[in-house]
This record gives sequence, C-alpha cells and structure tokens, in this order.
Amino acid sequence: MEIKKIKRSEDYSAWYNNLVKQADLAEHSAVKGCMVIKPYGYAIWEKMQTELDRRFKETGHQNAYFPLFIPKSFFSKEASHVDGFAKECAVVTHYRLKNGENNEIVVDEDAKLEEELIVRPTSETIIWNTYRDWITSHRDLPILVNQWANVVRWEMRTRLFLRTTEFLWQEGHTAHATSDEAVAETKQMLEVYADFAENVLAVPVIKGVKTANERFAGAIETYCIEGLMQDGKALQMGTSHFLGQNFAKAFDVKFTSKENKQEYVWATSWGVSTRLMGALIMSHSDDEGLVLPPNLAPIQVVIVPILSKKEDEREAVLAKAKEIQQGLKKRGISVKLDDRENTTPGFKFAEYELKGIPVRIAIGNRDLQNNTVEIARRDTKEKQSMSSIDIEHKVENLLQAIQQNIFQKAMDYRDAHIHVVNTWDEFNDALENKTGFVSAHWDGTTETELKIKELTKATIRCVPLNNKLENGTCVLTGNPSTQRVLFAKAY
RNA sequence: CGGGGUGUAGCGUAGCCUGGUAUCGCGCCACAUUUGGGAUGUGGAGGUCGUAGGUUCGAAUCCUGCCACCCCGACCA
Repeated sequence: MEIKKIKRSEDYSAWYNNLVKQADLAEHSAVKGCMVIKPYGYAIWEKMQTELDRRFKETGHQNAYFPLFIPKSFFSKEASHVDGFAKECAVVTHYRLKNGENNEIVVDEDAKLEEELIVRPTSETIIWNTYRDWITSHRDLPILVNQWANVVRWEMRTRLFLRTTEFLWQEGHTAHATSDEAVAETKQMLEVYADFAENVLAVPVIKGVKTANERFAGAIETYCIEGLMQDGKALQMGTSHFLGQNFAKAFDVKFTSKENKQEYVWATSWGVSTRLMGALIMSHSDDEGLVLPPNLAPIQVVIVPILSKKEDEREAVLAKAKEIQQGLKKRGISVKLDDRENTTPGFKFAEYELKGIPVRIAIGNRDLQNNTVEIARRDTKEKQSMSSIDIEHKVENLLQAIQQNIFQKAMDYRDAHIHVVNTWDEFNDALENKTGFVSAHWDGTTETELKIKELTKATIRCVPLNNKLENGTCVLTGNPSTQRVLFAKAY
C-alpha cells in the first residue's frame, strides 16, 4: 500500500481529509454530505460512547429511544426552535413508490402524507410531547433520559466528522421540578463533557456560556466546551442547554407540586456528536498520521514480531510475543499481535503510526537472546530497547505517560494561543497573525458581536465560566464592559 | 446557493490544447528469494475514461446538461 502523505503545515484541511481516509476512519458515501464510518473509525466512536455512557449512568441517567420522524406541527410549537432549524430540515412527504414510465421508480403521488414528517435535527419536540404524558406529579420528576441516535441537518457544506448531513450523537433530555435543579443538571453535564474531553480525548477545553446570539434555538442559556485545534481554529465540542420552561409551555407539560399547584416543568438538553472524532484528529495528529490517546485507542499496544526464516527461531519469537500479549491482556490492556508474514516489520511500523496506536512493541531473535523488547511510543516517536522483565508494568506506566503527555502538549498549545488584547488593532493582529482565542472586552450587544463577525469572521466562542470581572472598554465600540469574552475563528 | 477547481483500474496519475479505443507508479494474484523502519525479481489479472445526450466515419479528447468531491463565501454541532 502506498500511503499518501500531506503535510499539516502546508494545507491543513487537505491534511485532515487525507488523514481521515488514510487512517481508515471514514469515507464519503454515495449520498451527498453523508459519510461511511469505517470499522476503525467506528471502533473509536464506540470507545467514546462507552466512556460517555458510563458517565451518564453514573450521574443517574437512563437510555431510551424516540422516533426518527417528527410531525411538522410539533416543530412549530416552540417559536425560536423552529426558526433555528427550519432552514436545514429534511422532510418526508410520501410513503410509497410505484413503477412509472420506462420502468423507473417514481414517488406515488397518491401516497401523500396528511402531515409531513421532519427527519429529526434534534428531538426536543417529540420528547416533550411524550413527556407530557409521563409527568403529572412532582413524584414523576426528575426524568433523566438520554438517547443515542442519528440526526439530520441539511447543511450546505460538509466535512468528514466535523459537519455531515447525517451524524451520530447522544442527546440528553431531562425534566425537573425546579429551575435550580435544571440549572444544576445543565452544569453537571457540562462537567461530565469537560471531564471526558480532557481525561479521555486528552483535549483541553474551556467551559463557558454562549452569547444570546450563539445560543441553542429554544434555550434560556447554552453552556459549552470549546477546544482549540492545531490550526488555531476553535471547535465547539459539546453543549448543555438550560431550556427553562420553554418546551414545557409549548407542549403543555405541567405537574402538580407538593403544594398542590399546577406548574410547568423545567428542562435541559445536552449533546455531543461524532464531531468529537474531528476534535480528536485535529488536536493531536501529525504528519505521520493519527495520534490516539491511550484512554481512547481501540488498540493500545501492537506487538510486531520480527520473524526469522529459521523455523525454531520464528516459533520462539512468536511464543514470546504471545506471552507478552497475554500478560498485557491480563492487565486490561488491549493488545494486537500482528503476526502477518507477508508484510515487513517496517511496513507495519508505518501502518500503526498512521493509525495512531499509542505503543508498539517489537520483538525479534536478538531480543530473545538478551531478554529485551523494543518499545516505541507514538506521541514522541521515541523508541528504546528495554528488559522484558515486568513489561506489563512498564507498558501500563507508559500508556499513562502518553495520555498525560498528549494532553499537556495540547494544553500548552492552547494556553499559548489565548491572546489578551485591548485595542482593535491588537484584536485583528491576534486573529490574523497569531490565531487561536482572543480575549477581549465586548460591550454585551448582539449588534457589536455581529459587526465583529462581519469584519473579522471571528465569533464569540463563549464567556468563560467563573470569568474574572474587570472594567474595560469594548474592543470595537469603546463602550463600557465588565468582562472579557473569548473570540475565535471557528469550525 | 454564488465564485474557482477536480473527476481516467482499489489509490495516485499521463494522455485532452492538436479526435484514431488508454500511460506509468503503488496496491492486488501466483511463485521464488526476503523480513530489526514503508523488500526484490519473474509472470499475471484488473478500465462503461463520473454520468446522460450531442457533433463526427470515429470521442477520455470537442459541445451541452446533470452528478459527486475539494477550496473560498453565506449557514451550522
């Protein structure tokens, strides 16, 4: 296999696309804007699901499943919600095909649906319509439900993982008796996302609040985690919304309180998607290929035996390799032993680097003589020969060190790309020449926010949580401001 | 949806201007020799030239429509 390499520094987006294909993560499908997630890419997504799902369960949530189709009338019940999504909805209008002229299959016009169905772009409406029947008393609350699903948003321009017409995600939808409880849930799930991003994906994130302009359609407040990619562009990696009573009012979801009063239910929703795959790739990978954090890698260690042509030597090397594999497996490490004899070790080395396997162990006859193995780490590309005694422990430590190093590297990059500026010139200079986040004063108006977006293409990514309050003047208008916000060009 | 570009074997490509049935590399299959950083040799298989029309004796090549993808804009998780 000839591997096509594109340098990250030369063409970031071509590098990204090439990497997704070469590492066998995903490819374009026959359907516009939709991708095929290939087994290796899906294995990584499954690891994300496993880690997230465990955290959801630990915080008291249960999984459920709601329909793919949403009656159009549901959609229009929450005014800002429909405004936000109307432009990107796929609509089902018929339910039958028939044979037309020339043996073509055509839509049967007689099979028109009385009410069109929207392919869900998100499920708030169908879920709140359902919750109405589930909730009558404060004793029915809270409802803590998550669903793993696919959704469709008809985007003009798509990119593998980052923005596709159909994508996979999870959406949590919770119902609460009080506003405080719903806000606490919203913040709790933001913490879950941040913990996952930093400790599993090894991507440092900034937790914050969206401005009114960037808020989810139908939310009172949108919290988010924002990451910074290696090209200096920001990526929204997850959102958690406090929906207030907006959906409860739209769908008439009331409960009888302890005081025997009828009250509207308080809501949250929160989600992360296969976009995280994009974040993962763009945060760590290099010109050799993918770099996976050990906590996420479907295969954490690959063993490449260096096979001699002498039968007895070959058997001995393979036996030792299997022994190491078993030892590592017992420690809960996922190990692949690549004993293919029709490819050379060098080829395998390159292939597993491309796929981002964190640790590679090479073992040959020479090692057998000396009781050693060669261990190479993907993140730094260092390799060294070491004693094979207590190899399990060494590998365990190394995996931890790699996880830590990848995170620290991303953190250092991120921290070096938060530019604090005070003037419009500095603002533009930072965006154009330094890239990354720009921390600047903003007068708090949507008008100014939009003006800055128009002039620079940068958007307000968030107002960081626990933001320091300080008096200043808006970088564009000079109007008074009480805090800095983070601007960036974003995906 | 607007501007620009691309589409030839699994992948990357030459040929197109100047029309005559497709080039090369990698990969694939077989055998042999190899195997501590992307092996070598010999033989072999594989192509509706994105697609539908048109011009022509003849189209990968010229013309038109359509489709897909990439880059830039508007939009977004």
